[in-house]
Amino acid sequence: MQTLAQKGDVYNSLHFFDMLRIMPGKPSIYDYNAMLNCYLKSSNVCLNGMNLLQLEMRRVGLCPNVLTFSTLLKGLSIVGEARVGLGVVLEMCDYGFVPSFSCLASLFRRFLDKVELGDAISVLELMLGFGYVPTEPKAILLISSLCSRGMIQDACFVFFKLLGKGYFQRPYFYNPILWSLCKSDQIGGLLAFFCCLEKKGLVYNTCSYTALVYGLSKKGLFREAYGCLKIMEGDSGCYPNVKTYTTIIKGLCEYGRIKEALGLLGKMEKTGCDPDIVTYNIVIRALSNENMLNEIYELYESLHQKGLVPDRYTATAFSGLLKRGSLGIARTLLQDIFLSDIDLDVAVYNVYLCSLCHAREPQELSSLVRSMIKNGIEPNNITFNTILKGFCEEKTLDEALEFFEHVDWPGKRPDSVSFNTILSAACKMGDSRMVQKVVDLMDGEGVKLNVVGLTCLMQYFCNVGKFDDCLKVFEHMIIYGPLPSVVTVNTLMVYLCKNHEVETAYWVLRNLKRYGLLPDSRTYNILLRGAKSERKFLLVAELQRKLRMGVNQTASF
DNA sequence: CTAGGGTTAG
Repeated sequence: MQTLAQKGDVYNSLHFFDMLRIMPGKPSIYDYNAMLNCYLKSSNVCLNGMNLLQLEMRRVGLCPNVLTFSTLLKGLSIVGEARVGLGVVLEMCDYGFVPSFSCLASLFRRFLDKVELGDAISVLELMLGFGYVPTEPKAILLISSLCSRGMIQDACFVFFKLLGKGYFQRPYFYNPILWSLCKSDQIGGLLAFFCCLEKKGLVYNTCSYTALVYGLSKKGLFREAYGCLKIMEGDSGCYPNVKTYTTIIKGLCEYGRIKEALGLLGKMEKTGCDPDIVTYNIVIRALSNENMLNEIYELYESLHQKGLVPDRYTATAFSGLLKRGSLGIARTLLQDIFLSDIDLDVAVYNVYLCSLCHAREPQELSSLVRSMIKNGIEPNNITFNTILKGFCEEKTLDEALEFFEHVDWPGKRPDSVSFNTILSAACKMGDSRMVQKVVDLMDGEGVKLNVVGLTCLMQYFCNVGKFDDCLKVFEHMIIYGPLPSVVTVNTLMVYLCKNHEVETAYWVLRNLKRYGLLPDSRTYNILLRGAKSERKFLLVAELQRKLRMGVNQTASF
């Protein structure tokens, strides 16, 4: 019987097992355990075999002992059936046996490796119930995996569970939670969590404070962010570092407060916290978007003087210059990086391709794509969407469509940006035939028009004078979705102003909040222009007042 | 062992 089991022949082994029943008291649980043990030595052990054995054990009415369970768990671990293993552990507990630390720890590890986090939490709870403590790296891994998958609630649950047992009070455990709360825009949750840590007397480190600075900057709450910086610079023992300053500089750039960002950059240099290439790249990107050439030159110079070397992110930081028409400068700077020996990647090539498109050199596009492939860099959908855009601007839309339909899309299929690129071109040109073609194409591919595509259509209807249809699209979006974006709203505003309906536009503006929409400064400026040209001075004054107050007064937390 | 950066469409 054991020989057969060892060979993996469960079926025939069980046959002999059954034959033992002619002897009193046989087969016993010891025979069963021995057979199971032999089976695990077989080279073709599998879940099915173990299932068969278990069924047989139940059929002949054997009551498992602790060895039965541990052998079974060993087998399940061999075949990698962690979830079945968890079931066996639970059954084992029902029988009153205590699973060993190593058995639970190994299950825990397995679930972490397979990113089956719910099961990992179940195992952790079992472990804590038996007084077992997971290793520190694995506990951190669980919390950070939960966070990176957006399961912040579960991460908190795990953290407080461990904290309640008196384990793991160091920042490495809760910093991932702080950061993911910030990244998912839960500033209220962040502050609540901070208060909670404070009450429990836990000690932060610089990374924890930086999370707070990040969350506040992201919301535009710079006064509060500076306050946090002050506390850090005081006697917190967590002096701000390059990452802290860079975080706030990034926030300032995103809110268009570039002067302030430059000021902070200067402060870093003065206080001996030297900015690194990441800091510079962020500022260069913001300057590029504003086409602030002199400042870019200055920064570019000073980073070289500091011995810093531009990298792939520096190259992509120049992309704003392309949009703002500083083509020659952008190409010089890009070429400078292209000819250096830094590692390039697909994003850098894509920006370079974009510069070729703007330079109206479509014949060079394919040779650049060939050279990127030769250098081992795979083009992605962005690569081809960039080329498609170039075609739309340079050639006829039929030729662009030809490219669209015959190119071997890297993502196996064009994405919504691909469709919108060509749809947008057709809409701008008022090319009804092409608009219809693209809409049909999307229909055939089962791709729904998204907010960008629908905004294009609104523009199209305005272009061809079908104003009612433009409004209908907007209404449709309000009622059925997708929710219009601020660009959609601005498109509508432009249309209303063009149509001498500034008062209506203002009415829409005041009602935006009811639909969950927010205007931006461009919305106000569009209206302001419209009101001025219609000589509606009361409205002009009103709009100017609102602009001065700040368009959307930052909600306080 | 936790933290800061980029490219396509409206």
